[in-house]
Amino acid sequence: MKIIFLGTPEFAIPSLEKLIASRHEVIAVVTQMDKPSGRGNKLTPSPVKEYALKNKIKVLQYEKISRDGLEELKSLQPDLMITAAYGQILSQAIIDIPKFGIINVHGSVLPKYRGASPVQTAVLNGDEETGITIMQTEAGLDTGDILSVIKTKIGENETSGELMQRLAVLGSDLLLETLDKIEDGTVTRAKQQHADATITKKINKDECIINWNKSAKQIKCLVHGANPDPIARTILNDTQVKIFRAKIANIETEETNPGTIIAPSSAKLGVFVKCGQGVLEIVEAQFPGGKVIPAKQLFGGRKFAIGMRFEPIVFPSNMD
RNA sequence: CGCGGGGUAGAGCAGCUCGGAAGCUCGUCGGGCUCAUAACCCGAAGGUCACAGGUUCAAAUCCUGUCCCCGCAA
Repeated sequence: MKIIFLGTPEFAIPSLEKLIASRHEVIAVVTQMDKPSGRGNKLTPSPVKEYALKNKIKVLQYEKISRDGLEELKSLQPDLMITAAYGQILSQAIIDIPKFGIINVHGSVLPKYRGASPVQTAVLNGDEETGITIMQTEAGLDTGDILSVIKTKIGENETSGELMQRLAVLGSDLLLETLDKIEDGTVTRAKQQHADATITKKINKDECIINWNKSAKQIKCLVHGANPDPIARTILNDTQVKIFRAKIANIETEETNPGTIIAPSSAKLGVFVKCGQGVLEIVEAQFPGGKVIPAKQLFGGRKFAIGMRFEPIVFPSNMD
């Protein structure tokens, strides 16, 4: 089949990679515009764009695809279009272009977690299982018929980034299988149970500030769910500390103030913090200007010390 | 030229304001204590102080340039 692939971040790469390697023909890749980002606000191409260029695939970028891309996409006469975290809503006119319509690779088991951040939300909520759904795109937000699904367990200490990478690979295999079925007409289509649908929105930074009054488990989920972006953070002596990884520590303490760094028996064992309920071990952390490092090394560096206390609650968004 | 912090032993940091012997915590190695230990005690190894110039009797420290890393904002 002649396929146009629409995607933007890393998540889309495995699917694009397998499509290129397959018997199908990727005639063009559509991705979001290069955006100024990072230090110096340099114009940065999306991961998908870089990958496509490396593989000599035509790259198309539209400010608004439904407005600017219609004629060009039509002229390419694709049999099918595939989206994987593209990042723009597609109009019916776009959906009508390919003979087989558009199919989408989505990072959850629909109808659960429609929308922008299905993977992060699954980790954030401490779900045990999630997956990938391949669906037929409709005009609504992730509302189309389900073509295929694959499920996977979420690891105890798996971050959003790691899970996303895993799902991207699982999704790419499922995508190829699904394409075969579309071609030979054996694909099945199941309506979504719209009543069970939930919508996810992007996680904002304020939600990522750790409230140490919460339980160790809740905080662990926040830390992993917010990794690699936007990253959970807390305040220590007026300095923002990013927490990249954490584990639930199965230890007792007499300390009662949430946010306090405690010593179970030796500082060398790690950085343990009393939470509203239970104790959390900080595994990886980062101070401004520094790199991400194993938290226990921050003891020697005079950053952490037994008895220090993280600000238990900070809500900048609620401060006047 | 968006704003800012930083590069000192294997790791994390102090020292720089006000130039004048290279320090701290951890790790590593050796020894001791101990039923034992991740605990404690003693000792040792390990550094072109990012790079290149400049000022000076003397530079990690002051000045200039270069490279690299990171935080914020978008």
